[in-house]
Amino acid sequence: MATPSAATRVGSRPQRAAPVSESRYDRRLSEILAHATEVFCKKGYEGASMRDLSRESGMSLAGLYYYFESKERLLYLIQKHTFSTIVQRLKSRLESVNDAEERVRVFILNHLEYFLANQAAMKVLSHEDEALKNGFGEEVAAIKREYYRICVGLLDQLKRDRGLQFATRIAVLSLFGMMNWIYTWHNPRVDADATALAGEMGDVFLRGVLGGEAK
Amino acid sequence: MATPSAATRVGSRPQRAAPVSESRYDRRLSEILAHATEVFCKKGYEGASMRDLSRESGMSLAGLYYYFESKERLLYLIQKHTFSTIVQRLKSRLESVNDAEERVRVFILNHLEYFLANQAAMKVLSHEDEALKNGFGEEVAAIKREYYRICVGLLDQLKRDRGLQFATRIAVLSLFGMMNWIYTWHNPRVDADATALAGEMGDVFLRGVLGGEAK
DNA sequence: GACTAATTCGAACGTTCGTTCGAACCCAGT
DNA sequence: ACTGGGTTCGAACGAACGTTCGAATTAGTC
Repeated sequence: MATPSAATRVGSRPQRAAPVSESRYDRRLSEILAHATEVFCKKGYEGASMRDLSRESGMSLAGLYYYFESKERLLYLIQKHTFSTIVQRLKSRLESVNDAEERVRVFILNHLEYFLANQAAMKVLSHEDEALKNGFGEEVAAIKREYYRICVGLLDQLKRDRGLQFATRIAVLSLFGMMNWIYTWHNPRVDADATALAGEMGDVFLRGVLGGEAK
Repeated sequence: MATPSAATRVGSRPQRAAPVSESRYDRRLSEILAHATEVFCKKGYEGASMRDLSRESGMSLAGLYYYFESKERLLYLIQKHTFSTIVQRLKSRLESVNDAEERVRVFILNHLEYFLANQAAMKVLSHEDEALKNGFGEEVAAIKREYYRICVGLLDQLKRDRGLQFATRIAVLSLFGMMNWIYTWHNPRVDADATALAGEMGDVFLRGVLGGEAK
């Protein structure tokens, strides 16, 4: 390798974890990820070329490869970061809420708030679902599975507390559908904000499942 | 043009509309569209190369261009045909149903039945939403708008008949989200069939909106 | 079997793709 | 002023892309 220092850095945190301020490297990488997210959102993963990313981020084509070793790895970094953040925020919010119905509402609000605030990132996450090949995709898929399981847990809790009866899997996936489809239609100039949307979707969904008494 | 006859054929029905049996040309084109749909579904529009399509359909790379003039036009043909069919079936089914709630259920069932029976085609339709550039996409977008308006009409009728109050736009788009998201999770070996799914989704959605009395 | 038109194909076109390489640049510590 | 490592770049690589063209093959009619 001609640039061993680069090779050791790519894909791993800097050796020292201590310093409070991000290193120059970390800051630059974040900027590139942000620009790349926009481009992937606009043109799709396959449709966006490395030259597009170069133009948008203001860095030369070759320069990009100092920060990640391949286009696929770049998509992985974006997806991993985005998804980890949303799961982490959700866990922190859920800690302070006990009522089963309220917890479901927190889930919806957390999802929609992050979705609308980081619309480009979430579109890339939703839309480029199967773009990562063997190994690369596995880790993202694991986070996704965890997120899904959390939602299943919330609905099962609701079912137990209220003695309801409905198919949890279908309910969860319907809820994800309602929320994730937003990236195809939400227009910030026409549509309400996250709080209002979360309220309306929460109303529809919760009335829907709460009505499911034992038949 | 070296092959004017081909040029006149591409993209337009054969001159005579009379004969009952499809021409050899029409039959072959349908086969190619079917194979191309599978490939687009598996690898995405941008990710699928003309050489992939050639391999899958058993026709030479150059041979494909006898049936359509560009890759983009091919995607257009697939989307147009798929979407037209689903709208047409819906209209025919709605003719015999009058009750507002039942009409919404017919809408859901029609959508899910076609979705699951032609999963690949519907995934291409949902996923490659913005792939068609200026002009090409406009016609497909128009059909989509019509389909959307039909659903808005059904829900408005329901609101009027039952004196309900909810945001139609959000309700419609939530319903589309529930239904269209299926392509990301449905597994025919695990999940129920279209009729059962339409029943469950219809229950959740209709209880959700029917609970929306005037506040 | 010969003639014509419809259909198919091999081979190549020019372009763009993701990636690599070595040289240059910048800047802190001396 | 000099050095050395972290950072950036221009130029190029081979491969794959969508598309074209003229010749070859096939199917249909006499």
